[in-house]
Amino acid sequence: MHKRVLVVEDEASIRDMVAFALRKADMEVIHAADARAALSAISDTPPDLILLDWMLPGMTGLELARRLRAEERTAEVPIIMLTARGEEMDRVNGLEAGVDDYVVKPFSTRELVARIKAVLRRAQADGGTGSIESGGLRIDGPAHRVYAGDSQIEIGPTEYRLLHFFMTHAERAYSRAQLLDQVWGGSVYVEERTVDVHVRRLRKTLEPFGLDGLIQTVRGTGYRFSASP
Amino acid sequence: MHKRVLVVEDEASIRDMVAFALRKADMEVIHAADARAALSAISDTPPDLILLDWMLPGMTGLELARRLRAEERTAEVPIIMLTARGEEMDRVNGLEAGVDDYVVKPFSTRELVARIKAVLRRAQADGGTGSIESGGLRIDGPAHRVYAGDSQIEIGPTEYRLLHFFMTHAERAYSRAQLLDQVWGGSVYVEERTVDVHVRRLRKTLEPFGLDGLIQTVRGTGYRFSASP
DNA sequence: CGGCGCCGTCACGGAAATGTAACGTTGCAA
DNA sequence: TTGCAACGTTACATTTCCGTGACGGCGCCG
Repeated sequence: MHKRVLVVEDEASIRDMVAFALRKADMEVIHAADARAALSAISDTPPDLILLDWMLPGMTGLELARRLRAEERTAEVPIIMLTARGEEMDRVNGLEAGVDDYVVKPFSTRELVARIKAVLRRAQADGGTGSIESGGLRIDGPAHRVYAGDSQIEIGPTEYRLLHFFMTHAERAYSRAQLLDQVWGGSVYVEERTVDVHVRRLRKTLEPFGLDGLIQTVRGTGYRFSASP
Repeated sequence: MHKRVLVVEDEASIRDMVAFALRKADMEVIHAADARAALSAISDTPPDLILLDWMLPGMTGLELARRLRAEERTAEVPIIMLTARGEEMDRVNGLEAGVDDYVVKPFSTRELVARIKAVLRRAQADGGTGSIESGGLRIDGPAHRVYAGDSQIEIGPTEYRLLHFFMTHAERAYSRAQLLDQVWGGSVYVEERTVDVHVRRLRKTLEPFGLDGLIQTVRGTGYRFSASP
C-alpha cells in the first residue's frame, strides 16, 4: 500500500510541510515547482495521485489538470487541488476538468492526509487498473487474477505485483534497484538479489503454461518483460 | 444505451456540473429542485436512474427514497444518494430503504459517471426484479431474503449487507478497508480484522448448503466473491 | 430481569510468503 | 582456457497473514 504522490507547488514552506506529512503517512513524495517540471516528472512514471496548487507560475493548476486528463498515461490519475481561501475559483470548472477533490488553504496536515487516502481508496475502487493482455498472459486488475488462456494461474502477492509492473511496462529493461523501487516501494531495505529470487519464482509459476522467455535477463542491467524472444 | 437520469438537487452549481458530465456520457438529464418537483417529474415517465441529494428543502432524500420505493412505478428504479462530507448519515438505513449506492461530495465527474454506469449495469442484469443470482445463491433485495435453491438461509443483518455487497460486486477483489467503507459505512471505526470474522461467519452459514469457495481470500489484499474457483 | 442474538475484539496456531545466504551455472574478457 | 563477475537455483529461518474459537458487551423481547 505504498503510494507515490506528486506535489506541484511553488511555495517551499507548504511543499516541505506537505512532504513531511505524507512521508509520515508512508507515501513517497515527488516535487515539482511548476507545470513544466510536473509534466517532465510524470513522463517517467505516472504517480498514484497528484496534489496541485491552484496558482502556479506560468500555467494555472486548472490548465495543467486539463492537460493531464487529455494524456492517456495520466488520464486516470486522481488530482487534488490546493486553493487559498478567497481565491475565487469556479468549482464547477474544476470538477469538469476531472479534479477529484479540493483542499482549502490553510489546511491541517491531518485533513490533507485523510482526503488523500479517501481519494486513493475511491480511485482503487473504480476499475483503477483494468485488464492487461500481453504475450499470452492476461491479468485482471479488479479481480486480482492472472490467466494463461482460459486457465487461471495461482500466484503470490509479490509475484503478482512484479508481473503487473512488468506487463504495464513491457519491452523495457529495468535494473534491480528500479524494480525494488516500483514493486516493493521506495522505503524498504531489501537486497538486490532478492529480485532475482522473485523473478525465478515468477518464471517457475509461468513455465507449466508454456510461457517461457517472457521475462528476459539483460545481463549487467536487470530484467525485461517482452512478448517476443 | 440512451439512459434517462433524474437529478434531484437544489444547488444549481452541482446540478449543472452533473448535467454536463452525464450528457457527455450520452445520458438524458431531467432536473428537479425538490422532492415535490421530483415526484411530479416521475409521474410522467419513470427514469432509468435517480440521483438524489441527501439534504433537500422540505423532505430529506431518505424520505423521498422510501416513497419512491413504495410506489409501484418507481419501486425498481435504482437510486444513488449524494451526501456532503460530514453530513451524518446512516448508511445502513439508506441501504434498508433500497438505496443502491452512495457518492460523497465533493466527487469527481469521472467517479460519478463510473458509479452510475455500474448501478445501471447491475439493474439491467437483475431484470428489474431486484434480486440477484450468482453461484447457486439468490438474494432477494426487496424482501431481504437469501436462498440456496429453494431453501431459505437465515442470516444476520451485517452478514446480509456483506453478502449483498459481494453479490452486487462479484468478480472483484476488495480490501478490508474498502469493505468497511462500503458495508459498515465510512463513519464508523472498527478493526479491519472484524471483516475476517464476518467473512468467516458468512462462510459458515453458507457451508451447510454446499456453497463453499464463493468468498475467496486474496492473500495480502482482501476478499473476492466469485462463482468460479 | 434474564435469556438470546448479534457484534466487535483478542489471542492462538498454522500455513503461506518473504528475504537471505549458500552453492551451482553461465557468459564474457583477457 | 582460466578467472571472475553476474546470474540461476535451492534450502531455510523468519515474518506476515489469515482462519478460528472464545469472550464480553449491548440491545431487545419475553
